[in-house]
Amino acid sequence: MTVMLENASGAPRYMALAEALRARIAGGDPAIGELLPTEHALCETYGVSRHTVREALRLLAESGLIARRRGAGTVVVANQTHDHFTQRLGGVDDLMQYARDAKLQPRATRTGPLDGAVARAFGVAAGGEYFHVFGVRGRPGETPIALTDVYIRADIAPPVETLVEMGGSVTDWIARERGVPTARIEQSISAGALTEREAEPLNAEAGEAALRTRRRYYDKGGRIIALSDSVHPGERFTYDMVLLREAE
Amino acid sequence: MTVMLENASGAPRYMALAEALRARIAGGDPAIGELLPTEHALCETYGVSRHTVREALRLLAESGLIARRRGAGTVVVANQTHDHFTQRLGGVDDLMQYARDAKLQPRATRTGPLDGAVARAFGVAAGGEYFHVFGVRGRPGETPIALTDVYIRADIAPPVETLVEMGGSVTDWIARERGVPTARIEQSISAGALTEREAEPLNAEAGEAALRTRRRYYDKGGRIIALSDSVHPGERFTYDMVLLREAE
DNA sequence: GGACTGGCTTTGTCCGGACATAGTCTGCTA
DNA sequence: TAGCAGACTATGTCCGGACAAAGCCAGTCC
Repeated sequence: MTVMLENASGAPRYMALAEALRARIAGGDPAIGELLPTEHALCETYGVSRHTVREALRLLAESGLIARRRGAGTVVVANQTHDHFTQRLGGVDDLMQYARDAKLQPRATRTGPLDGAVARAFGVAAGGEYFHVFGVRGRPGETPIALTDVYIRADIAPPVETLVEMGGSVTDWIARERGVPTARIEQSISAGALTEREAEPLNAEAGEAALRTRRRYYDKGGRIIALSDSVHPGERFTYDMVLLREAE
Repeated sequence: MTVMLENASGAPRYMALAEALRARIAGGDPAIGELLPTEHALCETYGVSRHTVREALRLLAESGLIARRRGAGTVVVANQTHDHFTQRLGGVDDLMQYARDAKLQPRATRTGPLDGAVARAFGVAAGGEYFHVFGVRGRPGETPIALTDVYIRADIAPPVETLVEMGGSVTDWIARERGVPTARIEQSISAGALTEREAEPLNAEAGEAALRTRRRYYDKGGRIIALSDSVHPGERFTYDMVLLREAE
């Protein structure tokens, strides 16, 4: 039983097929979790070559509608595409785009388990071994832009000397030297007033509005790579981001 | 002249070829802006079929290293891949994840050209016809979470009645009803103190820390779809985002 | 019953070829 | 010299086939 593909707009066959399958999936014919017909079956049904079918399925896979496993078949994993936007980052650590030379200047370091209060603030389990760095960010000699607390998983943390003269970001270093790339970042941004303890090293006044960012970096397996907490006085900083809609 | 592909790790040929080309590009052999050899030439050079070459080039194109134009050839557009992370959003307008029922409640609307001061604040050209909505966000009857100014391009703006009862976001509505999807969002986040004028409708105190977000929505052609400016009292709001590393 | 083996299914990789379509460039013409 | 036509080039689309590798399942053996 061969089904004709709509081809009025002169679209390539593989696109027309992808659209037809997308419509079927949206309609729930192969529901989420169910299998799509095999490539061979689709060839026969729509009267096209396997190459064309694979091209169409590739489009759907890129859209995140289906997942394919050799030997097991093609399963529907989503009903419809949701918008997803991409953010390109030079260095992962610098979600905040500091000037190139606004390095982290460590003021104190310590290695040990995660404090209960700190763990609660980050929403992670206490304990574990972390390399804790407290420091300021900014050009040496000038008024700093931020106060930063970083907790790096001890077994992959860089030595202190390296940290001081590190060019790029800590997570970039870990990806490069330890072979543990960051796969996921969770970031929370909020506004709050500067406390007195924070105001002094920042050369600002207590009560002034400040931007607080808390970030959790995870590896592919969901293990924590690092945690960071920063405070930026409001006037010295804006966080700019560009989000691009993904093709398809 | 046939070049052997390293295949020690048992990787497929097209991946090995992609890696070889990636290395060449990183080394600057075909520099940025220059053309890669044609598919046919690569077939001969590496002794593989055109299908394999195209598969390899597809990988590089997905990584953003090369751009391909039918008839014109394959040009190198980047030296190396930079990390890029994706952010999935249900509704585009809600980069800020409000509760479902925290709708925008318009307080005042007006249509006209963009004011000079407003245009400067957003960093866009003054003039043009915009539908301006000022309102609060929050559950009706409760303390609002934010003050919002939205400027929607007049020719694609929804009618006021629609806006009031709109379920999703404005940009979603524009994408659906006007056929103009958002392709790019630029967002600036900063912290600042609440002014007296802002404090009153928010039921807060002047001087309190607040999160300010300014967003510009663009369509595919770079035309402005909408501009928005919001103020959230710090204690009532945190902006959480999850960034996932893209495959490859 | 549990573990292993082997066969079948299904997607992945790779080859060959053919024509379509868009871009580029040359050379002719007005 | 400016502009157009046509040849040529390079990528896009589409077909056919073949074997490899991974997953699934039933049947067998201990």
